[in-house]
Amino acid sequence: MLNGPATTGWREARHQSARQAIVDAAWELVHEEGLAALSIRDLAKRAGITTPTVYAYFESKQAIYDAMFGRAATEFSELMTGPFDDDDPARLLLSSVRRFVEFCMTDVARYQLLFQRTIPGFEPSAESYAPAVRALESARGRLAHNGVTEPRHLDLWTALLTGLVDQQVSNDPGGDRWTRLIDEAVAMFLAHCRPGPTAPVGTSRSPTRGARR
Amino acid sequence: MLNGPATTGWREARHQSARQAIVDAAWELVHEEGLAALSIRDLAKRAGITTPTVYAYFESKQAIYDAMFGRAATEFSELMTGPFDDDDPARLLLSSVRRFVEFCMTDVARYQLLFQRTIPGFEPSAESYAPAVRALESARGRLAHNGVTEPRHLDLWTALLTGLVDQQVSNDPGGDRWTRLIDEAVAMFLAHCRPGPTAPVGTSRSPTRGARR
DNA sequence: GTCTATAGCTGGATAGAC
DNA sequence: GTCTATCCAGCTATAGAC
Repeated sequence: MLNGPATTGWREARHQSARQAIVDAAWELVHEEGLAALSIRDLAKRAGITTPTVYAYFESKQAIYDAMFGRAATEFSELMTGPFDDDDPARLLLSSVRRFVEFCMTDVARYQLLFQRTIPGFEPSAESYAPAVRALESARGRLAHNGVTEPRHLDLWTALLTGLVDQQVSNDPGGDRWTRLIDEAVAMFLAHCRPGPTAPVGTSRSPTRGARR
Repeated sequence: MLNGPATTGWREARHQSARQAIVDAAWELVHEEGLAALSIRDLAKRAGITTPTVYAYFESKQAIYDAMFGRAATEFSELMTGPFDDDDPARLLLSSVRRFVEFCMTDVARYQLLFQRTIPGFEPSAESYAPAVRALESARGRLAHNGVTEPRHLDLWTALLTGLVDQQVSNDPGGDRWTRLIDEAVAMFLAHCRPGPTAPVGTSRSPTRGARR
């Protein structure tokens, strides 16, 4: 704790605080106007400063998106790695899914920024992305506690969950036409992936193409 | 065939032909630059005309997107309602999924326009949207031939498929990390939704909340 | 219908005084 | 760090001659 970036002087603290205030304003605007509609002018106005001042804290618009991504990823990670007051692995898994879906549905813009690639040239930096990886690791752990350890089943898992969320936000925003299928979807998944019946015999291996990694 | 909009005079035919040429150019550009990057200037240049001429054929930029959507939806409908040379319902269903995924993966921009809502203020007109409904109906029929008739299972089906495609295009473009899970996903789905075992006993009904529609 | 020319606006980003 | 003032680029859409 003695060296490293921890020794934040007063100025550095002020600086970070001002940055946070700008990111606050950015999220406000995005919630009102949509993720793609963010402009530096509007952002400055909302934050009570002027355009050049924004550039005193952020190198470019992309840097602002990156800071927004970082906050969203941190929120996501803290939510998904936080404690679950349940001992049964299956129920715990279900709780985690409900948290995930709730997280996505309560803030669609945040969902779009985190999980869809909708901003033209934007790619999150490694630092901003790191928390999201931690959240995925926690999901892997919860699946393992349910006897699901195959890597491809983790992929099937993410596809199933994002598919439910995606259909919900795209085709029934504010409703529950897909979210109410959560329990059934998880049951279907576990019934298929749990160890008991091992891999179904390869009925349709892709022809041609030699070894691939 | 005598009345209605069918009696296309020579001029009307020319007009439609010119419109198609503009939509051609629009798709070319979108494939190169991305869906959101389409601009009327570039479009005119690509089509070998000038900006005002574009407006002689389309009322606005949104109208161009709508025409693009209409073509995409028609392609989608014709592909999915076309003949499948297979008698076994399960294999036919699998073929349809492969067609669907292939359709999405071979043209990501088309997929985004059709299935994601990524253009700011754009909503397809009813006419442009109609073919997509037909395609969904055909999917319902194929599921019914596999004994899957519950409406909520159709929703689960669309969630599963779009989830696979979405993860594939978002996290492994050009690869097959999720598309290779298609067979397994369909097997999982059918095992769960086929009539045999009726609805699993409600293990986790949501507490509180009285009757809801 | 097609052009030249341009209106009218909004965007990201910067110069330079303080 | 914060401001005023502005540059410059891009956009959609239109006016008006031909």
